[in-house]
Amino acid sequence: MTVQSAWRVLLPLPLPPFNFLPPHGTSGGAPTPEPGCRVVVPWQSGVRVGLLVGFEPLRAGAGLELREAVSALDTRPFLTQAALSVLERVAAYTCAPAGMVLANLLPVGLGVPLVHQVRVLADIDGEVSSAVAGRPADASTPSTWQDAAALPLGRLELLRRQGLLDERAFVPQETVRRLVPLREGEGDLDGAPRAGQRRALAHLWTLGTSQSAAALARAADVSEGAVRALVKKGYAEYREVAAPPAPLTVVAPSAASSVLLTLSVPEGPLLSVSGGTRAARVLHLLPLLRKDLAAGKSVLVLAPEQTYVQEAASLLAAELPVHTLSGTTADGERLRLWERCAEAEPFVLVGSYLALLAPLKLGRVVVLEEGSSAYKLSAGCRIFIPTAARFLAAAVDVPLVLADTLAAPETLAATPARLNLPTPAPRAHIVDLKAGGWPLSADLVRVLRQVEARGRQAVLLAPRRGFSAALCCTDCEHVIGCPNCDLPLRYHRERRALRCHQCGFQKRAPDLCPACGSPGLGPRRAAGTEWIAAEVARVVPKLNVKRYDTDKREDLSELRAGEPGVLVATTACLRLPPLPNVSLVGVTLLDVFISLGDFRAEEEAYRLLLNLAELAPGRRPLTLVQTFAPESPLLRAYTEGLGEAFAAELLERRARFNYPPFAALAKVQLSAREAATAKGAAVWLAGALRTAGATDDELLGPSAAPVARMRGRYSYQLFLRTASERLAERLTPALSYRGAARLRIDIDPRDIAGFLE
DNA sequence: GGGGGTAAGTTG
DNA sequence: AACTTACCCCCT
Repeated sequence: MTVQSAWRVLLPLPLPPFNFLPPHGTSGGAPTPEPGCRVVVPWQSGVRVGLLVGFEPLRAGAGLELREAVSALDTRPFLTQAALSVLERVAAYTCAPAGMVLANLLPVGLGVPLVHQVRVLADIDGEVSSAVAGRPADASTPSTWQDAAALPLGRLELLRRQGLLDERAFVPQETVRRLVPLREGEGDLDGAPRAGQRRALAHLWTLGTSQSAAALARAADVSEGAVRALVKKGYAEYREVAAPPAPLTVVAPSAASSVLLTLSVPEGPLLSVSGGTRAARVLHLLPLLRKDLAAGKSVLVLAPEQTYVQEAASLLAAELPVHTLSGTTADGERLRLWERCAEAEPFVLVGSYLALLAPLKLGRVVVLEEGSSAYKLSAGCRIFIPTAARFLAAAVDVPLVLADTLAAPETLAATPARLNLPTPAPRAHIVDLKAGGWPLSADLVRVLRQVEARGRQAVLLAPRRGFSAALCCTDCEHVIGCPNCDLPLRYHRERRALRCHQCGFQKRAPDLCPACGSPGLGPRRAAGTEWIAAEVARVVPKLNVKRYDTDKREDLSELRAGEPGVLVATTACLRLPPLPNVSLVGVTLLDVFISLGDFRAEEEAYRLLLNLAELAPGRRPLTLVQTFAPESPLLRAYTEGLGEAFAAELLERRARFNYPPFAALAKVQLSAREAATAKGAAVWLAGALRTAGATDDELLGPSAAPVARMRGRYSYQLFLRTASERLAERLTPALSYRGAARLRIDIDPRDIAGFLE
């Protein structure tokens, strides 16, 4: 009896890998695919594409309950061994099912359209066969291949279970309709009047195919009628031909940069690049990347957002072969790019997190803007991409580069080689809002008037979109809240609307207070872009005021052309190309960016201030920051240009408070429609965690989530903070929780609201 | 008895 | 995640 192995197959679903028997044709025909290949497996009443991640030996006679895989889609692995190990490590690290990690991180190849065909094998039950094939049963030959969808409902499952079904699946070749030549010109193309037809036919023969009659007419410089005549006379015809591979987008190199590359770059398995500008940090990597490519190795460069992907790609494209992969890359191009990775010519792949598993022959991994919270996946496995990049670099044993204006304490703790680029001290002015003057302080109004008088530009950062944080009754102080969330509805005056920025609920702003019927409803608390734009228009009426946020992305071409004006925006403006004439950057309320209660909030606010300056590169604009807490260390570090000292201080503080990377942190959230259900589950789980060994030092909570109810669900949360190597053990009871509440685990959470004392 | 909704269980 | 089954409410 032969001992065979089952295929361990991962599907892009929140599930662990499943075992399948190899397809029954395999023993004689197709070779066993390697791990990393895509395979087609039966799934529910159809088939799905999954990833072969390994094999599981089966004892003789075992595995009879397993189903057979249908086929392998690849002959060469679609993912590298390193990528497979990253999947595995991320799954273990985030406590997420591996299939979820696959769904989050593999942006191509598993959703391909499949043709699924079946035929009924020579069988014992004539009725079944005839019902399927639509002809009398033949005991010796299988029925012909037909689309699985043609089977009556439920029949496929039945036949599968009886082992009477042959299945195959393949990716249909994409075709396009093209004009092709059929034969050489003959007598009926002679003569002057038919010169155009002759020319068109000759041209078509040299081209091979043409997209359309119009395209050929244009190319051969003849009338469309001439081409149509060729088709009519049988010299050419339209035919379905294999579609050409999607062309790869060419990255336009950016114009020569003024950045001076003065510092030499240290080498090491881990390199931290800090200070300078975004462009300077990228350009300083050129010598390293050049060397990698010369050695025949490709480089993966990750950026947290689409615009930074484009920016970095353009900077590098001036000297190196570069491709990009991000959310905007079309499916066809992603697939083509994936194939390209394995080809001989090394290149630099600049991409968002979607590029993480690209099957490059890697020589180095670079993470730009390593501290960006955009790297934290907000759903699914919630991995922080720089962490996954660290796993990748370790798996292929290549150097890792982490760059940001302020190095992350996590990076510094790992004692990297360092490249700290000079950052000119900013011209900064801090305004203490405790003295009044909000939303626009007297100082801000004064400098805005200077901007107006000198015909310059200003950028004002607002803490949110809309008019105000809430609509409030002046008589009874009632704040109109969201029916689904414990949050005030944001007031949008322009649209006379109240909106929840969390769940999307929206209604018309009422005229009277819903609580007391008073007509005294008014905007309250922090101003949004709408309010600030209105104030700015009032105090500097001659300036062109533009708004830029999710609600209103105004056309900025006048500002881009250098015309005087003010841009009032949310942090969405950080993704804009720089404006040419900015002399003032104003932060109308820094506090909302710090007081989120996260232990990383200060460093993120520091990065925000430095990133704002990138809207006016090389100009050293005045940065005016309005705040209720002007004495904060981050503002001192910022105004005095002490980034390095600040980074060291942050690291020291992490050590003192036993925070990451000196301890591992996990948030366990329990939510339910009923508050009591969520609370009960959280209390029970806290008990279970303590019983399993969690000490009072390690376990914090349970407590209600900072926003107790969201989207109609109440949440309670627990935090575990413990030595990294002990976290998995401490979390064990949470992993086996089966109860009425929904449980979510977030490893290394970045929104731990109000936690650090 | 069944439409319409939600909750719970299963998928190999 | 996608899908099936179980269950409840309400209505004819």
